[in-house]
Amino acid sequence: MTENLTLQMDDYLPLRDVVFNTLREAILKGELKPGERLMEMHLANKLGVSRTPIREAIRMLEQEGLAVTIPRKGAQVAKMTEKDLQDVLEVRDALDALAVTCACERMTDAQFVELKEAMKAFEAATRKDDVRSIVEADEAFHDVIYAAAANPKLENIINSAREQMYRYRYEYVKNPSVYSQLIEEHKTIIDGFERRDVDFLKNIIHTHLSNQINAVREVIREQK
Amino acid sequence: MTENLTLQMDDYLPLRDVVFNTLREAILKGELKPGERLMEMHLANKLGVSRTPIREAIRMLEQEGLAVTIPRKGAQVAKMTEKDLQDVLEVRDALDALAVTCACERMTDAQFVELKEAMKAFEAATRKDDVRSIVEADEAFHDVIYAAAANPKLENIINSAREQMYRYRYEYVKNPSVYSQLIEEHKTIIDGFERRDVDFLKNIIHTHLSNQINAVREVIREQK
DNA sequence: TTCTTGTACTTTGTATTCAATCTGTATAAA
DNA sequence: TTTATACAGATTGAATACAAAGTACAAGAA
Repeated sequence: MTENLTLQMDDYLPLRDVVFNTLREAILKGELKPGERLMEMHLANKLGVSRTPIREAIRMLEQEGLAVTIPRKGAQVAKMTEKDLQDVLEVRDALDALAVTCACERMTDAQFVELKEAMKAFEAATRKDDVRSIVEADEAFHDVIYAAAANPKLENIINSAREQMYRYRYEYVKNPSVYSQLIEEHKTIIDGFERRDVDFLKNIIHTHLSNQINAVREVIREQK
Repeated sequence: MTENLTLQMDDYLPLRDVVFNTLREAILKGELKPGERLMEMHLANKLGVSRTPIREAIRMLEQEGLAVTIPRKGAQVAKMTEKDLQDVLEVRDALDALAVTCACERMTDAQFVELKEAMKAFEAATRKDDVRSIVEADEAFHDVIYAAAANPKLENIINSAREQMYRYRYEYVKNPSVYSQLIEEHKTIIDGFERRDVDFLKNIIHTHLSNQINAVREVIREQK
């Protein structure tokens, strides 16, 4: 064979995917606010592409629950009511319970090490006091658990569920007073996996989620 | 106000949605088989539209998990491995457990009546021995439960999970020997709601799902 | 004033066009 | 025979063009 010149493979994504990722990020970070219109021409100009990939990206966002489109009127960033939030959390609670159950059975030693490292990384991130990296470190921590559950379908579904609330969560994490609580919870979770105590873990995860709901609820109230 | 003349509202859907529904149905009914290529031009000609709405519909199918596309190679109907099926069922088990829990708390009397009627309709459908209407009646029965859970987000997620396996389920339901068992299970479910016995219900639902897994597994094995 | 109606403008829906990539086959070289 | 190369046709990716609604605002009627 000729030697391989390990190419880009990155700029090689179809534009629709690039656009999709860009918009998704923007929505989750709050740069595109709930209710904001997604006008095709506008976005196309801004991103320097034609309307075609924009439209395809919007169809994808729609299916992910991040955008809503009304035929012949256009798309907008999805809004969430308090009820929606409540509903999503109810679902996440059930799915996370499943995830820890599976993970408890299936987590490898290597993954357990990874989990401990993810916790350390999270602590480090809170010290840097940069919201973006804190959120990412928190996601990474939970990603390890989801991966350990060894159920890609579950992972998918959980991801789409958490996406729906993550853009509200940014506000929550902005408040430094919750850092120590989060760190504590993460430690407790590691402890639970150490002992492979499923019921204990389900409980913590439940608290972990409940703690968020009130904070997020505040944010949603303001959005009106 | 002037009197309302409850209009069409049906032929008024954008083509992408018409195409999406058409393809979705075809995939679920098995007219488009797992692994089959979804060629844009071909579908466009067949449905008498241009490639644009076809492409958008494919993006939607993709996000629903019914199609998979490889950049620059095109889309195909998603295949499922046995592992995938196992994974989806694991998730559905958890979600259905949540659904009956919520439904048990929240089901109105009217909905309970609806549920009993749905059961009768299912029995009637099995006597007609028409697979299509049996499957539909079964879905309708479970829809009543999901609606009673009063959590639209949950409903959404469950729907996408069951969609992924329904095309394999057709084969299962084709076998008349399972009719009586299904009828029996439905009766037991009604009984559970009558007594509002959550744990009992979770159990039946679990059996109800497990019964399907083996049959579906057969079908998937054949697909190779 | 308040409600229509008309019209220009914006935006979405769909088709068409052109470019890039992939696939398969046939031919040539080893 | 096997491997490489080249080329043609098929197919996807993206841009552009045109058609159909939808929106907003101004002028005129009630």
